[in-house]
Amino acid sequence: MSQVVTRFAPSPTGMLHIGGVRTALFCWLFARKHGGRFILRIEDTDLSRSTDDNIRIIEEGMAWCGLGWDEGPVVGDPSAWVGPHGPYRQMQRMDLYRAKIQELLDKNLAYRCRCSRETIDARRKTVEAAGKVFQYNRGMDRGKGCAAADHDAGEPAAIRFRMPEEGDIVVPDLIKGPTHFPADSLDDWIIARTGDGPGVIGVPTYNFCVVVDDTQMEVTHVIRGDDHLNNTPKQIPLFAAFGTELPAFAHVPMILGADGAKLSKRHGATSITEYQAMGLLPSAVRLALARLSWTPKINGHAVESAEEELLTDEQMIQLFDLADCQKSAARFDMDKLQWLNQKLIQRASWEELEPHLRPFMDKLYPEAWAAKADEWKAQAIQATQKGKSLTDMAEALRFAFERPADFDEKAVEKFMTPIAKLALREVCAFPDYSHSGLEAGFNAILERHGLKTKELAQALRVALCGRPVSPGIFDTLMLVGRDEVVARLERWL
RNA sequence: GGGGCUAUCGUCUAGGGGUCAGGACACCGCCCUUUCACGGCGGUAACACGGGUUCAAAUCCCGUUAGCCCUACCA
Repeated sequence: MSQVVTRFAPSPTGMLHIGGVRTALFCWLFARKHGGRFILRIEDTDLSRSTDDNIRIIEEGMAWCGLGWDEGPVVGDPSAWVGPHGPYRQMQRMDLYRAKIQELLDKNLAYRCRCSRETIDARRKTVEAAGKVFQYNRGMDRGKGCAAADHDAGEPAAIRFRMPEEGDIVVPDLIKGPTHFPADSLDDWIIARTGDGPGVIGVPTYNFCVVVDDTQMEVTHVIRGDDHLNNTPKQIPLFAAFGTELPAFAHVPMILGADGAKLSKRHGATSITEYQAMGLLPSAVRLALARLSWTPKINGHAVESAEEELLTDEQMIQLFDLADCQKSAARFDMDKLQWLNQKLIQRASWEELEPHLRPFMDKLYPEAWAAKADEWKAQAIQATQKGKSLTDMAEALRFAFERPADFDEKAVEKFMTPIAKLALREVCAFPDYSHSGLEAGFNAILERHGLKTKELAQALRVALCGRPVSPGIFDTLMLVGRDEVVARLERWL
């Protein structure tokens, strides 16, 4: 086979949906695995809902997820693209579509249809009254429409494609297996809407554009949501009409909400932007999404430990196989995503984490984070790397940037004992703020006063942070810094 | 209504004739511990239903039920 080519073809009619990202991820993994190309194509033929803003949201969402495309639009420039098959926005490809439609018309593989909405509705009523299913130019409706009319181009008309009437259309799906559709369950469908005037070919429809694009872009593997499985038998005869080889198809299962219904707003976050804002690592989102409906086989066995769950991108690419994909829909599990996120945060180096954490720090403590030295940042990150999310980490570092606004009353009562305050006074005198220096001084105080570690540590936390929760006590002291520690302790002495 | 897809712990799944039906997340318990966490150990928990085929069915076949998708001059 020639080089593998996959594509992700979203409609810019809203946010970038998490289900779309998963489909894109599968396309991306498959292309990467086989050393192929991954195309981003914008399906914007729905003029009323498509916007440039939505296109930018898609591009930025893809980029954040680390799903780079080899061919497709250039971010922020509607008229530019990269790749030999452009443009990659369908509305910029009208000339191609019209030429292809004319080709079909010339070969009598398609025909002009002047049936109005009203006449079709009337015919539909007749058929349904007889207890049958209405299909254009099929069954009782055969010969009632324009299939044999041979309309010239003199009046505005839609264009219908002549579909086979007998036998089965078989979709050779890589995930679902061969799927048979009786030809008589399909009818002559519209490939181009009614044009603006006589002889004008209107805006072509989705199922038509997809075939033209996938052919022209030399797509070898059509990997898409399984809501498109039923569209495929419409498209297959079109490939035949163009005399082009059929690509391979793989219809991946949908992602459902926790209640098993189609994932929608009421389940919480559905757009990739929201996941970004939650403080998730893109690598965690990739892994969580990939593992929905895909179980990698490592040396022939499925993932069988927590350790093996934590796949790197390289491992995912190497292991990815459509044969290991589930046929059924999967429910989205936020708990699992968060666990993955936590694990990935834990094992990342502070340098890897810093660029992802930075936006959250900048938002919470404007200017302050950037002003810190690398050494300080490293310690801050390492001290909070147990968090479930970047937002947790940012929040856990509040004590390092702000004096406590108030104090946890119960904690004050419990830990701010007279003897603890005596010990705090001595903490003020610590000269050495290295880890070992702090430890030595700390232990000396404990010994002198007969205090337990907990008693001093908690008293310090309350004094420094306002609450009995913070990173390790030496980290806490070091991050606050000597002068500020002394200042915050002052009011308790 | 017609056509299509799907069905194993709460969730993601392994297992494709003989398994104590395995793992991960979540949950519960214990341990560790300077707080919160992390970590370690252990536990609860599933083959949708009904018929076949077979010595033997979660596994193969047929139904049923349920969910989802398509059935637009939306994508």
